[in-house]
Amino acid sequence: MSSRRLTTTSYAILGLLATRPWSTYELANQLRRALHFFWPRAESNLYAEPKRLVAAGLAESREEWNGDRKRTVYSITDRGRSSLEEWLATDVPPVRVESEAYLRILFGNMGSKDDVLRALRRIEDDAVAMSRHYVQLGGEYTRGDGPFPDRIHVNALLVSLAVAQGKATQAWARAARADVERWEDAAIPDVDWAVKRLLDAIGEDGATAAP
Amino acid sequence: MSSRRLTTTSYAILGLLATRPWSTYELANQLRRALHFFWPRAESNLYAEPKRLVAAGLAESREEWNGDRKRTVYSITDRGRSSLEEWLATDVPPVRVESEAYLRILFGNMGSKDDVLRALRRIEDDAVAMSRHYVQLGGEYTRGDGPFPDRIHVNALLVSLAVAQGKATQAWARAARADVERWEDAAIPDVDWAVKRLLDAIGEDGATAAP
DNA sequence: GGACACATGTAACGGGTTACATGATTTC
DNA sequence: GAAATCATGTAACCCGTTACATGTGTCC
Repeated sequence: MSSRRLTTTSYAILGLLATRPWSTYELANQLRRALHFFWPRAESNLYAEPKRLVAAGLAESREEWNGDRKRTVYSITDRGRSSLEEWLATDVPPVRVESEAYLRILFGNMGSKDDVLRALRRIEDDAVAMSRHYVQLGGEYTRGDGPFPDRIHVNALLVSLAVAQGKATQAWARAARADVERWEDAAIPDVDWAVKRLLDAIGEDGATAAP
Repeated sequence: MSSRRLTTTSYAILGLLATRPWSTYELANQLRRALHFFWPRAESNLYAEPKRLVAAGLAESREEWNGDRKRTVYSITDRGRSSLEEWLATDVPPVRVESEAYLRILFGNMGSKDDVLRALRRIEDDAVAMSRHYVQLGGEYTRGDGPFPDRIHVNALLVSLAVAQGKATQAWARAARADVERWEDAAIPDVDWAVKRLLDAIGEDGATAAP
C-alpha cells in the first residue's frame, strides 16, 4: 500500500503524532524543539512526511479552522500506533556524529593557531546551546509547566543526557582553548604537554596496554 | 576547471593526503581509523573522491608497485595545500548528531521498558567503542609508537575530547539503566524520581529561572 | 587448499538540503 | 504601515548509501 518504506524520520513524526495531533506547522516547530540536537532535519522536509503517513494508513488528516485560517491537522491511527510500537522493538542503529570542527582540529597543524581556536569555540558554542536548550526544557518540567506531564520520565533521561554531554564538552573545550592559546604555532607540537594530556585522558591502562 | 564544488569529505581526504601520500586502499583504512567517529563515510565513496581532487589539480596520482601488485598512490599538490589552508580558515559549521537511540527514548513511554533499556545499551556501547578506540590511539602516541609524531598535539586534543565525551556518556548510560530497571512500566512516569533527576541535571539556575 | 588481506571499483537509488515562492493574519 | 508569525509548500540537485562485482597475493 505504501509506495515507499518508512524512514526513521517518518517514525520520528509518527512518534510526535502519538503524543497528540499537530498541524504541519506545529509539527515543524516541535521538530525543532524536540529533535534539533539529535535528529536534525530541514523544516521543508516536514511537509511531505505526514502525507506519506496518511497514504500508509498510519495517520489521518483533517481540516481545522484557526480563526479564519485553515490548517491541516494530523493525528495517528491505531495502525500507526502499532507500527510505532513495532519500530520501537527493532534494533537500534549506532549514533552518527558529523563534526567539521573535529576535522579542523585534526588538520590543525596545517593551518593557523587561530583556525584551531575557532574550531574549539564552535564546539563550545554548540555544547552551550545544547545545554541551555535542555536546561530550559528541564526547568519547565520541574516547575510543572511541561506540556506533557506523562512524559516527564523520558524527558528526564534525555535532559540529563544532553546536559551531561554538554557540560563535559564545554569543560573539555575550555581547557583545550587555554592550552592552545599557549601553543607557539599550530605546526609545532609541544610534545611534553601533549604526552601529559594524553596520559591524563587515557589513564594508566591505555598507556601501558600492549597493542 | 573542477566540475563540482568540493565537499567537506573532499577536504577530509585532502587533509589526509597533506600528511603523506596514500593509496586508495590505505586511504579507506585511514578514514576508518581517523574519521569513523566524527566524519563517517562509506568506504565505497572513497574511490571517487581522490579522482575528483586530481581533476581539480589539488592532488596527483601515480602508479606504484607493491611487489607484483599495482596500486594507485595519491599525493597532494601545492595548490592542494593552499586550498586546504583556505578551507581551514573558513567558518566552522555546527556539529550534527543523529541518534536513533535518542528517538527510542523520546518515544519510550509508548513502547516497553525493554525497548528503552536496549536504546540505553546502544548508547553505552557506542560510547565504549569510541573511548576504546581513542584510548588505543592515545596509547600509541604516549609510547612513541604514533605514526605521525608531529601530529601528537592535535591528536592529544582529539583523544581527550573523545574520551571525555565517551566517559560522560557511559556514566550517564549506566546510571540511566539502573534507574530504568526500577521503573514499573515505560508508560507510567515516576514523577518524584524524574523531578529529582531533572533538578540534579539542570542545577538551581535552570529550576528557578523565569521562562 | 582455504581464509584473509589487498585492491578497486560500478550502478541504482533516494532521502535530504537549498533556494525559492506565496499569501494571510496578528501585533506594534 | 511594517514586521513578525502563521501556514504550506515545490523544484532541482546531489552527496552518500547499499548492494554488487572482481580478481590477486600471502599466510598457515
